[in-house]
Amino acid sequence: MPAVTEPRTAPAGRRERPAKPALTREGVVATATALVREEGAARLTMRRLAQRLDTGPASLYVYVRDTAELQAAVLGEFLAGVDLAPVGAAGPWDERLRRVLASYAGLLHDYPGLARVAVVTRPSGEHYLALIEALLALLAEGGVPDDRAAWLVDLFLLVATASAAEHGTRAEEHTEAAADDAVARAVRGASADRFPHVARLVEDLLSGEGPDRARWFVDLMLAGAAAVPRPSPSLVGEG
Amino acid sequence: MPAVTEPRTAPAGRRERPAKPALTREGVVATATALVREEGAARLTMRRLAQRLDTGPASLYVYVRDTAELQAAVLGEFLAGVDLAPVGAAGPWDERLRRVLASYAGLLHDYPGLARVAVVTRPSGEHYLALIEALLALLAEGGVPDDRAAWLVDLFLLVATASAAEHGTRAEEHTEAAADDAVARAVRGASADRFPHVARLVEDLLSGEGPDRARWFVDLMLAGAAAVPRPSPSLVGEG
DNA sequence: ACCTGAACACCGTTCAAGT
DNA sequence: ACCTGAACACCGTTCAAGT
Repeated sequence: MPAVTEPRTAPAGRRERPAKPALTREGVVATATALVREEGAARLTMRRLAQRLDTGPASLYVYVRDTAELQAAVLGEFLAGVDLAPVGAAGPWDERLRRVLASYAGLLHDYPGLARVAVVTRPSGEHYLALIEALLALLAEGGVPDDRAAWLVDLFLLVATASAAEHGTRAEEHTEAAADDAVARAVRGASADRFPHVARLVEDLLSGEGPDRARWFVDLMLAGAAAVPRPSPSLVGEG
Repeated sequence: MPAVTEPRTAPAGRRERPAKPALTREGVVATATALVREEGAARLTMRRLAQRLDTGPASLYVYVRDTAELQAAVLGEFLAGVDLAPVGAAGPWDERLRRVLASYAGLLHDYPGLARVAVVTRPSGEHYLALIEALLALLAEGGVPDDRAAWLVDLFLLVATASAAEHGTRAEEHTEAAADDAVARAVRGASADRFPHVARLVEDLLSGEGPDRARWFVDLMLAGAAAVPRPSPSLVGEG
């Protein structure tokens, strides 16, 4: 073991670490985003983030209100990765819409912890607005009435997010199918007397999670939105 | 302050507390369910549950694998509260279906923490099977093809669960609308140049979370499922 | 005025040791 | 064989005290 030639911290009073950069909100969020990218959302904690930034956790509270706000910011940062190119591309509008949604879903699929956050926390930042704008533009192009389009976008994102959260969690657990097995066992073992429909449809109930199902969901929502008007025009004026 | 006449624990070697009941899996789950009912799902922790049961947290691991399994069990217990009476009642099948779904949604609305658990964890136990069975029975009555019904049930529960989790979380936070304000502010402040559709649809985007929206979602899914067949019959045999 | 060390009040899970 | 005390390795957030 060679002797340590330099102490961990610089000589005495003043320290000159490798340029411990001054903290800013942007820096904090950027480091948090990197942390999630490298280690997953479950590892994004105030304490671990502080460690990366070479401070104590208390210092972070100067830049973010709490964990929820931090997660919203990271989520917003990640949405930069959604491919919005299909909006301006050639081809049928609904096919391009499916591509945008698939890009969003794929992102959350790769970061299941983030999907879990997204179920509960709205992303902050402009990328989220850009995503909504993109979906609204495509729906407008497809002639979906404005009021339905607004709610439909919500439904699209809700379904994509929740699917990713649900599936991602199962995929992470134990040996990939262990937790699912609990449901699978229950469904497969369902008494045909008491649960005849379940027993008859076992395979259909357990199939899916694949892209087939996601695509069917989108098709269904599009067809449904085209067919069903929004509830009574409401008596509320334009406020 | 009167002197304590009896020590907390009985005299010496043998203790005879108020019948500390022998632990069983059922007892643990029942106490956990009561805890959630009284204090909310966020307070369901191994340590707090152990305290209620008058033991140490380590002892619980004899009866449940981990926190996730415990939550699944509690969730399953709660599903006993879903009103399945509409299944056998009179009236149009789709109206009865809406009532069952509304009962499920209402339950999760009252326990937002539980909704958050449900997004990620499948309930264990028979009540969950009973709920699926009920929905499948109603869809069969409505003539929805089997394969679509199976996936549709998943979608129904996904949407109801995720809506409750999302809305419930926002409702819990700060002063009811604080977190929502972050989105609302972003949407309202959206530059009309860069996000024209968002700017035009502000009010529609922010409206909802009400029962109107939930009902529109259900109508949309029903109409969609009636209109869109499941993807190609698939080349896979019956395994 | 701005930042943060240290403390407060918690977590889930494991395992060696007891009965 | 069954149960559990004590420990390990963590959390988020606050606030008095420092610069």
